Amino acid sequence: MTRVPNTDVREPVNAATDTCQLRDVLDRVGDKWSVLVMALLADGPRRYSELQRAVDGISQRMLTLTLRSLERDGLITRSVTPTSPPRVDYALTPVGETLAVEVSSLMRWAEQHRAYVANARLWYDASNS
Amino acid sequence: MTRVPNTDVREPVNAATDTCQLRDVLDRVGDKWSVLVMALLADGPRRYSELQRAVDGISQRMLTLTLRSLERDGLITRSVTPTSPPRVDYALTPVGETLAVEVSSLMRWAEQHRAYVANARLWYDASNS
DNA sequence: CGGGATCCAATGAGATACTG
DNA sequence: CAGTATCTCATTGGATCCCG
Repeated sequence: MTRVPNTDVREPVNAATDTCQLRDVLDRVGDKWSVLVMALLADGPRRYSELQRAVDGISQRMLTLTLRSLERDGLITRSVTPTSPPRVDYALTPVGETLAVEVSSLMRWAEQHRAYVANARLWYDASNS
Repeated sequence: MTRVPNTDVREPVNAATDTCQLRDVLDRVGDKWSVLVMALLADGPRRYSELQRAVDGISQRMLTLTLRSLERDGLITRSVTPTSPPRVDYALTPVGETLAVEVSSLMRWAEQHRAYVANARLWYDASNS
């Protein structure tokens, strides 16, 4: 992803600068599981096993990777209670909550335009039979 | 993606219903190229070659696939001017513009919290040296 | 110019088994 | 319970060549 100074006259929406800044967030939001986990945590802290049951369909591997990644980005916290058996709780950080707000905004868009998109697809597929 | 009625007592944020409705949008937004293309088109119609130069880094294959997919979902239009050489313009549909608004909202979030995330990563990586 | 078709490498992600 | 490790397969995506 080497980026070169934009020398185009009609600056193309400064793809060069915006792209790099966006990539991190988009990879986060675009990740199939990250947003689902964040949506769950938006309602309050959850344990590892709670998340695994709630997300339903996620593998242990992916849940762990997703949580690690979110934690690394400072979007969630991981708190261990060293009882036996151990207990681990995950929760959104303040910044994580602000992203969750954006995500829920996207969710509303999805609900409102779901039918439109579904219809557009039927139309398109029919046209290119 | 088989989904089963949720029988859990403490309904887990209805992952079952929300998930399916979300998936389409998230796959769209999460797609590395779709959002970049939409961001460019938010400033007005663009030709195929303009997009390819502007996005910079995208291959012909992916640009074509991205455009087809966006068109299929009714988010952009494709208009051919049968001159020689041919000219093809892409533009956002009204619904596409509403999604572009959401995306630009995400872009603002990215700008505002970019430093935070970068810092969090350095921190995390340092802790787990 | 605006693609379509094909081949191939990299990544993503599920299944399974094992551990403190 | 809350993971880690490995193996494997499916998908993504770049490179290349070709066409109307």
